[in-house]
Amino acid sequence: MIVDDHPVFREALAHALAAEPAFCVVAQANSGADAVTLWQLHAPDVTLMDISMRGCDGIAAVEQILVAAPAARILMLTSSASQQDVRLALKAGAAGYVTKSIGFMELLAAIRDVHEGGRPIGEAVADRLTASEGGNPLSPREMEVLVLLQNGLSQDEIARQLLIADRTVRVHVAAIKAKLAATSTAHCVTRGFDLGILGNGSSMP
Amino acid sequence: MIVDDHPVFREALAHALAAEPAFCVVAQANSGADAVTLWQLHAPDVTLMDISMRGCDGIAAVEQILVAAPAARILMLTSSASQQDVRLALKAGAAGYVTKSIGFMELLAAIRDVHEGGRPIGEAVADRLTASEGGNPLSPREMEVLVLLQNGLSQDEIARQLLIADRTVRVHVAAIKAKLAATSTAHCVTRGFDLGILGNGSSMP
DNA sequence: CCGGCAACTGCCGGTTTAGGCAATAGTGCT
DNA sequence: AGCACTATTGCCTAAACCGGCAGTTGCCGG
Repeated sequence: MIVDDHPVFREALAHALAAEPAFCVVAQANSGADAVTLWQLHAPDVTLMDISMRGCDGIAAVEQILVAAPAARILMLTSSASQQDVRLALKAGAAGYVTKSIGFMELLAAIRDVHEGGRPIGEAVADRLTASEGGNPLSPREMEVLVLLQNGLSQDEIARQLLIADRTVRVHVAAIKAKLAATSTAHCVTRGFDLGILGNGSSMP
Repeated sequence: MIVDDHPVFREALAHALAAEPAFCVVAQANSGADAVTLWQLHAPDVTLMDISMRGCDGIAAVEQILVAAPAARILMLTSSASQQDVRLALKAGAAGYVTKSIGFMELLAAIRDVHEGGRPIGEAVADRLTASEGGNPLSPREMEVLVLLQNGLSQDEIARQLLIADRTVRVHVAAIKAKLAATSTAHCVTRGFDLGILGNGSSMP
């Protein structure tokens, strides 16, 4: 089963997979919610799951599927290799994680691997995880602050929201700016998007 | 020719296109730079071009290809439908613009359209563009300021960049905040993303 | 020609953000 | 126990930001 919110990608991939012997696409889902439903119906051997979809619920979908079927084998196939995503996905129970920067043949190998009980981690992903040395996974608290910042709260409001002193917020903001190599709070949001650690805020038009 | 920095997508799409009669993929490029070179070699009838690639040079590639071959027909095929991207792409001379949220058959239709001299604009894209009439209240100058804000410049730096007084920048920022219903500069960036009037900044990780 | 609008600028004062220095406390690993 | 890291807070100063009032262009449509 293929889960991705880009029909062209999904259909093209289904087409290419169908042409491979021993591969068969039994279902396609356009969102995490659909994925959960369709999984129940088809119980595919392996599920290819994107993360950044409407509502960013790829990871939630993994959790929900695994609640109903702990033996389900899910291979994350996404464009982002942000540590946040990788950690969350693997924690949610995904069997493997590869990015779209791999080739088609490598994808076939990864799918076979997952099917046989392996836990393939793409090269780019592994690099990110290990070389996360110079990278910048914000601490949980810093992430909270960043999200509130993203939603337009002032430092005072953030302080009240988190029940901490405004001075503490300043320290977090400074840490965020340093870790994201940003030069202003607005830039923090931009960098957050760039690095894939920020998804859509709460407010949509 | 297909230009995209995701090999899986490229190869799967090439596979699916090759299966269609009357379609033939003569080349694939992994970046805008490669695209320019490969175009000279193969002179494809139609080029499918992504935007957000390493260095975000999809639009630059369009420009460069069209300098050498003004008759080249290029169809943007990307995930983002932000007005920024669409405007820049069409201004650079792209023949059409569709997002990856279209289906495979629609893509085939768009490619045929481009080949026959049409200028297909995806539904989602058109929506964004028309909705921009009443949806993007920002004046050109305000857009400039917003983009610089997004890139982390301080108001003083923006003033120097645009050769205007810092006081003027403040007026623009105030107007942006009012028009986007944002409560801080950071929120302006968030809202800009939400409303689709902001695309990726210049800095990619 | 005039009113409306975008862009531009100065003055003035108040609010917010920023950051160096210093210190306390809890967690987890060695 | 000792070290590293995160989170927390205070004090104090400097820099940046904010917004109301006031005024000048320049362009466009009525």
